[in-house]
Amino acid sequence: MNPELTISKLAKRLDLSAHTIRYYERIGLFDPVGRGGNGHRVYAEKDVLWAEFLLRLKATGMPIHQMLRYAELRRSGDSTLAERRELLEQHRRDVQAQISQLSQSLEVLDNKIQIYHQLEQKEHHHDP
Amino acid sequence: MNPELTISKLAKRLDLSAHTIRYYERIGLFDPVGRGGNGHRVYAEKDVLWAEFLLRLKATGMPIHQMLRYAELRRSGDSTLAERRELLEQHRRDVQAQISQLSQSLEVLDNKIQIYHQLEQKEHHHDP
DNA sequence: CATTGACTTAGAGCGCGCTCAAACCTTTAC
DNA sequence: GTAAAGGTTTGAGCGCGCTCTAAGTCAATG
Repeated sequence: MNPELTISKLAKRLDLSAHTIRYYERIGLFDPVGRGGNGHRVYAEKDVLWAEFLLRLKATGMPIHQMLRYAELRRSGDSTLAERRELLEQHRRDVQAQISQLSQSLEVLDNKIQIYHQLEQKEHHHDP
Repeated sequence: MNPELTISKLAKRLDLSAHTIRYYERIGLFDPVGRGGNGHRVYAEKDVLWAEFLLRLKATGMPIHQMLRYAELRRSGDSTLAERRELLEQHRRDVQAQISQLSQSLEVLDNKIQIYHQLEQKEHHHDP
């Protein structure tokens, strides 16, 4: 019923290793998390949501030092709302640019692949 | 009139350092290139085109070992046409997947940014 | 004829983002 | 009571993709 997770459960859910989760906590990306009586980390749903958002940033190419900046602003409370928004807006522009660039490259790839198809046709006619 | 380039001209044109160009040649990505009487590298237009295509692959996230595989296939001649095409087709699918993933993330970012705008509105009403 | 500047090589060093090793502690199962 | 399964810490190591250093060659310039 309660949604608390061990580190290995979280690892499975986020699809990364427990090592990496501890590493992210060490460098200040994930907040220090609750501990059970045995000293083991206990993750609540809010931790999962925060982690998932960070991983979304990572997946879109944000470098760790910038995620770290965002995490620090968040820890500083509501006075940093505008700054956090601006950071995300800048990142939004970066992601847009990535998409444009990839779309262009997709066209280049398609052209190249077409050329290969043509070359392969010619190859097949070599010996009469 | 003739379009031959020194390494520093090529570096400017490709927007990378001469160091990096030599590095790419060393690891087998760029073909060993012509040399002037003084032993300096001399780049012809075909070298530029090949480099630009490789950089396109790099820009779309292809790791160096795979670019290297492609480069080796190319050096092996026409018998590798199909294999090269398949490599590019696989990469095309990867790029498509990247675009989809980024587009999704863009929506998530937009939601988050909207939420920040709302929170900032509320913040501004705090003191009456 | 010495200096400047652009090139050459081999190889060392570096920043990023993990990834793993070692030593140790708990809880559960037999 | 002991072994296995899972967690803890600190700190070292690693793969990638460059990036830079050192020492040297060569060509043109003052």
